[in-house]
Amino acid sequence: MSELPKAYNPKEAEEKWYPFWEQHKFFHAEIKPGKVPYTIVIPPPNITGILTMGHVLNNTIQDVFIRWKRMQGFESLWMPGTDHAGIATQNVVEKSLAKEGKNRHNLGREQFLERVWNWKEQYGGTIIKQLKKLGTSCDWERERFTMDEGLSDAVQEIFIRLYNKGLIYRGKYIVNWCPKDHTAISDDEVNFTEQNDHLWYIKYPIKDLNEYAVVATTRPETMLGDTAVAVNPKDERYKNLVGRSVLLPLTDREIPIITDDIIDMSFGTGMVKVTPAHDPNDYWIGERHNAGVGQRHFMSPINIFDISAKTNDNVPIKYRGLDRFEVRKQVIKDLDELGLLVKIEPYTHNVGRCYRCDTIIEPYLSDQWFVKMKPLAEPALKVVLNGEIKFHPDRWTKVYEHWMTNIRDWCISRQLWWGHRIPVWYCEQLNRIDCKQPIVSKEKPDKCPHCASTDLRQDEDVLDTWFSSWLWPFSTLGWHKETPELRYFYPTDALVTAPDIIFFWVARMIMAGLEVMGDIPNQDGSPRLKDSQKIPFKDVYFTSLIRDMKGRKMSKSLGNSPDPLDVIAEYGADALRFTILYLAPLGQDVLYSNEKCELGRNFANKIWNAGRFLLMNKEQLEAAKPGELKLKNQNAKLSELHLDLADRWILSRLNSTIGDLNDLLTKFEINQATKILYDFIWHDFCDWYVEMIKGRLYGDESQETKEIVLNRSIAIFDRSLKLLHPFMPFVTEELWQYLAIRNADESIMVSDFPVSDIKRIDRLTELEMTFVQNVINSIRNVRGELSVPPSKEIEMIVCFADKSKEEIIGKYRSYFQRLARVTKIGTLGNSSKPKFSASTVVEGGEVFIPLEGLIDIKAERDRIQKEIDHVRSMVDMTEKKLTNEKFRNKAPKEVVDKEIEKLDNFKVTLVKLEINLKAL
RNA sequence: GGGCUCUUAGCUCAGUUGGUUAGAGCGCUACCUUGACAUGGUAGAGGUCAUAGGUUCGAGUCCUAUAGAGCCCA
Repeated sequence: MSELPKAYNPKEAEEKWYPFWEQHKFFHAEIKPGKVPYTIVIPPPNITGILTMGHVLNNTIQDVFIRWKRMQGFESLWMPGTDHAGIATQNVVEKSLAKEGKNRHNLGREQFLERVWNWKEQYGGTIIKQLKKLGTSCDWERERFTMDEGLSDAVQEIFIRLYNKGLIYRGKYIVNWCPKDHTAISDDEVNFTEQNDHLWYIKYPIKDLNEYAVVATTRPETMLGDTAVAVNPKDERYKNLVGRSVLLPLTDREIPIITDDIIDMSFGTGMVKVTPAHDPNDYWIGERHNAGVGQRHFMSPINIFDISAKTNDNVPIKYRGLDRFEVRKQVIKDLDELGLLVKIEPYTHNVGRCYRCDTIIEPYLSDQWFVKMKPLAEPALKVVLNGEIKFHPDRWTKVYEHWMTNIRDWCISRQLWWGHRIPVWYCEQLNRIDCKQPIVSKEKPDKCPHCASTDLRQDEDVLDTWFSSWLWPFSTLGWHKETPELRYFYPTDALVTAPDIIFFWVARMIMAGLEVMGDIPNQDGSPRLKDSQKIPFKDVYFTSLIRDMKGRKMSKSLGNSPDPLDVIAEYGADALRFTILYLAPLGQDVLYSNEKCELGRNFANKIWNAGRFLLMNKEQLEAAKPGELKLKNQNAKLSELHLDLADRWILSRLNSTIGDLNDLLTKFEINQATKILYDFIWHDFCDWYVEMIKGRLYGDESQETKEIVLNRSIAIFDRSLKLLHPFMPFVTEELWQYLAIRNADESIMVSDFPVSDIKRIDRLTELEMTFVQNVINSIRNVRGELSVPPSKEIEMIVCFADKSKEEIIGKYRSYFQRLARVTKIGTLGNSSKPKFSASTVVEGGEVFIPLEGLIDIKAERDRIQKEIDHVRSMVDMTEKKLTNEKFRNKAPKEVVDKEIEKLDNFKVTLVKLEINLKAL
């Protein structure tokens, strides 16, 4: 073996091991009846997307769980795939068409879709390639796409099932319309932003009276589509006007003054215009009114806009063909000239915008398809409230509950071409009255079931992208077919996702799973009866949001989103993974900048060098024994021979770390898990253990002893690498491969995850070690404070009432020699304290360091004084507590005893420090 | 308007059911190129835990209010 480079080279390891893992199919999961499955489905990234820091966090967390469980012996399936992203993808392709001077309409539907598919084949896999750079161990052989044949079939299937159950219906309603994308979007896809705007007060002349009705509105242009003026029935001011009509300015229409309970008397004048075609509230006013007596002709909504929110033929000629903001200007100008504009007030309100293109949403009356949500939401809420699905952090449960109890129907039709075409046909002949019924079918029916006409036309619209995503946990496993995969891997275990899609996606997957999975038998063939067998996952981990250092969301327009690929190139994938996990506590946003990845990079380098140290020593030992390969084939077994304090201690620490790590991961406290690994490897293993075995490796121990010590340290390191592997897959694989001669198909990623051996956890050893560390730290402190150069070797004289402590120091003198550069160790015995000595008090005993000629008396006085001040404040604090009668009476005995013991210790220390100060 | 979260060292953050002398990383200061690592080591400085009350023998931790930051819903 040639010597390892001084610094870890992430690029080399990444390029070597990812293909190795893939070639050996380590990511691939299969149905293994004897094994327990562990499944995660990836939140499918959008095919137009590129990897963001959010993806990095999200997917690293999933990879940690998947790799951890895989090593623990579960049949671990991470199901990957992508989402067709209707609007986003169509937009991208339309933009490229526009560059060629074309648009989708002159291309035609079929050719346009061909073009989108070509685009998808060429660019749609970008994000998947990027995910691989991160080291994600997805089962790529099972990769799915929401427009795959099987998944498309699942979409049609559920549409038909829900339609037949009466849970899907079609109707003309006010929806959120994007005038740019020319499609309806669902309520959840609208973002509200506060906007400084105006409130216009407009006079409508009242017929047969020399009076005016004054209405206040934020949208004066929609007056061209007004069908009424409304007041609150309780409003005394306008009682006498109800039932009269107004002459709608700028038009030749006459509209009634009506009442409705919804009218807020404090808004504006208390009198509002009613535009049923362009305001959701007004729409419902119209509906309520039409249910009453014969005013229907007044209240029929008048749609004044086309699909681009430009005025149509329903407005007077003068105003036709104008954009909604242009027509607003014109209307205001004309009203003003007519003297009908009373005043303009500044007004702040929330304006809805399209989540995709940020265009202001136009409430728009159109024919759309909807899913009835209440019947689906009820069971989906229950399984979360009763804990069959757990949210982490738990507070999202409340948010979920609120939304699920106030849920509204889901508009699922989109006026796009890219997506799953709605499986509905219409008879064009309409020979019979029933012919108006939609014909719901996956395939084009031969003829109209009512009139036998063959003149059938498919619904032009496609379905909301989420209408395929909500099936993801089971459509990817083959639903609606009863596949062995579905029976074995479903329900999945954890879902890891950002909280902003809790309604879009998480809630709907729960609904869908409960709705359809009852038909599929369990793995053993028994019927899937319980909710716990139908739910799509058991735990949902809501990740943090990654923000920049100023706390702003990462966004394209701000240019504050780092490209994870650049970060990987600079710091390494492991560094990025580890850093982001270390920084991202559950449920808390994280402020990120690239420099923070130094944490992970330095840690990877530290581990690398620990491995390098062990391997260099191994090579040296082997070199001393030509012809023998004893060390090379060691299989990481722990020897029971020559167990020193350091060995027993590190084994104790290792095993409690293993136990803690498994607990923390089980509780989804992944960020805490990274911290204990970091502390164990860096501080316990590198700072103390490695330093402590050096004495034995370089000392005059026998070759055999050295081999045992080194082999054991390699075995401990081997286990440490395994613990770390789910977090930092590359550097751990690279080192693990070096630790021993491996077979060609061996990998740390399919090795056994360490199990905590509680017999090794040894409280007494840890106490003993803590004592040794305390003494060493005290000596180092003295050296540092008194500026004793590191090269200067010193002597120490110890004095402990508890003689066993002196024995420990004697027994482990080599540690003090190496770690505190103490050459001679003596006990005070009956002799008097050495003169010209620095002194320190440790666990009730004293350590003297004779420094004749070296000691700076003043510095030592200051040092001891500082110590005295500190201990005295502790004595005061503890005394105060103990003289408090109430504390002594009410606090538990253990707490009081502990305080008493503390006080004694502080007092002993104080006295000793004071004597030593005087003696100087 | 309703709901939720946050405020701890110069910066970014830990702190598990109330009970160690409140911790880490970065940054800073001093020393050290000691046979794994300067992407390192050792030591040090630095905090009245946002503010005001309350509960309690005891509050960073629980309760209330206030201020500020942010998120979700309407």
